[in-house]
Formats: sequence, structure tokens, C-alpha cells
Amino acid sequence: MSDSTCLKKTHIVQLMRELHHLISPKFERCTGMSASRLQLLHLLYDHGEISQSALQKEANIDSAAITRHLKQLEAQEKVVRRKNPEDHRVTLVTLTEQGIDEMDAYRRERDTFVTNLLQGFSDEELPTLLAMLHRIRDNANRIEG
Amino acid sequence: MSDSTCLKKTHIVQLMRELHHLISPKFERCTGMSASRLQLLHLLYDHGEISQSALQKEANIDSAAITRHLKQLEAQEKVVRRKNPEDHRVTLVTLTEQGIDEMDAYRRERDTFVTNLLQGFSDEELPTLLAMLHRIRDNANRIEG
DNA sequence: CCTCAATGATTGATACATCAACTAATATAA
DNA sequence: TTATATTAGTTGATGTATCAATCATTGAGG
Repeated sequence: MSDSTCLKKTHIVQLMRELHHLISPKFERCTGMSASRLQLLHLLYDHGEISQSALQKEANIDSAAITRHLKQLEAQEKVVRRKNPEDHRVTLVTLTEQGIDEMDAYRRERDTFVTNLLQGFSDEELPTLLAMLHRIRDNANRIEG
Repeated sequence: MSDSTCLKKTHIVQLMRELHHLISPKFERCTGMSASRLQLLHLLYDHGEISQSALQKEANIDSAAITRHLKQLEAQEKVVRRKNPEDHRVTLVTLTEQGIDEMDAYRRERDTFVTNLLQGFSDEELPTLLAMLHRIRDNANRIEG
């Protein structure tokens, strides 16, 4: 592979890192909640009651982080947890009514945010970008870890 | 904007987050150093002696984080710090000989990593992707912060 | 039935990033 | 030139992520 190709690839990887660094705190300020936590809430919204380990697998977050997030979301009365009566090892999590209600507002904020972030992208460009990101993800999954 | 466009944008943003989450620890394992710290070393390599505040501006990292990274890099004898004799507020940082030597290895590891991560991307696709990421960055910079 | 392995969740230690508060040095302006 | 503001860097508190160790519960095999 040519040097210039490698250089471009390096720039892309650097830029992706920089973007995350730039976007993540802004997302949090605009939506009022961190992307991780909002992801958990969305998973709960879509799945209904779900175990923490299932959440963990879908969100790809460490189970310790799941526990800590849910502890705080529970304190904010956005979720409830209960032991699965059929298997006392597993904890089942659900959105509260309040949590469900608040999701609408969070969703709106998120939609505004992503709209602004990808402003100017045409209907042809978006699928192109999405496909590229998927390919990068597949490559990443092949790298030893 | 149509719902499906917004949905695509949301997917893209989610995927970018997921990618960072996936790539960052792998990068660290493969190269033997976190991307932040390697970025600092690269900046030092390119600039020669440079002040911490200049480093901070280029790396876009909090100055507290800069201080702590450099403290450890100094303990590992990869960098040296000295006060600017003309302005005792500023601390000037340089790579040590050892630091410079080690950069070759780090660079090789990084090149291997980014090559694998972007495997299969053609010479036409890479600039396209890079341009798109730049546009996203510009959009992000326009979002209130 | 009883041991031992596997699973789900939690906790503690550690790492890294941020913000806010602070110190020290320098620049500005009355 | 003295008071004030600005700049560079450090430190402490906090939040979040990881890994490793631990506990409780369940499952499987002798």
C-alpha cells in the first residue's frame, strides 16, 4: 500500500477520534443525557422488560457500567428493577411511566442534534456513509482484541 | 426532513459512537499506548519543543489531562520538560532520544492498525470518507457548546 | 443429595477526561 | 509603580469506563 494511502487512513482514524471527542459532550449538553444512558433507555423503550445481561450484550457496555447506570436511572425514577421470580440471579429492568413520558422529549432533542450534525448530507450520501461505517466496524471486529 | 432520513442520521451517529467504543481499546492493545497519549507524542515528534498550552490547543484535550499525561510520559523517560527561560509560566516539552527512537515502533503499529481498519477501501473511497468526516466536524463546531 | 461449574449482578481498584479552584508569572493600565 | 487582569500550569473533586474479585443462585454430573 502506498504511503499516501496509509496517511489518508491515519487521518481518517484520527478524525473519527476527534469527532467523538467533539460530539460526545455536545450531545450530552443538547439532549440532557449521555449517549450511553440514552442508549440504555432506548433499548428499554424498544424491548420492554429486559434483563441486565441482555441489555449489556446489546449495548456492548461492561456489566459493571450497566449496574451503575441503572442505579442512577432508578434513583431518577426513570426505571424500576425487580428480580426475575423464575431465576433469582437475573434482574429485570423496565422503564417507569415517567421514563416513558420523558423519552419523547429526549428523542426530539436527539433528532434535532443528529439533524444538525449531518446537515447538508444528501439522500445518496447518507447510505454511502452508513455503509462505509459498517465496513469499518466489520474490519474492527476482525482485529484481534 | 423525512423520518427515514432522520433515522439514517441517527444510525450513523450511533454507529460512530459504537465504532469509537470498539476501536479505542483495540488501538490501545495493538499499539501499546492510548490514542490520546500517542497523539501527544506525534505532536511532539512533529513540532520539536513545544509548550503545553500549544499542545493542548492542537490536541484539543483539557489542560489538566495534558499535565497528567506528560507527568507519566516523563516518568517513562519519553519526554523532558523545562521552564521557558523567557516566560516562567510556560513549560516546554520535548521528546527524549529514547522517545524519538520508540516512535518508529509506535508508528509502525499504528500504520498496521489503520491499514487493517480501513482494509478494502479504494483510493476513491478514502477521500470521500475523509471529506464527509470533515463536513461532520464543521457541522459539530457550529452546534452550540 | 452433594459437589462443582456456570451465570448474573455487584463492588473495589484503576485509568482517564472534565470542570472548578488555585498558584505563579507576566502584561496592562491607572 | 502599584493594582488588576490574563495566561500557564497544577491539583482536587467528580463521572464514567474497564478489569478483576466476589457473592448468590442455578444447573449438571457423580
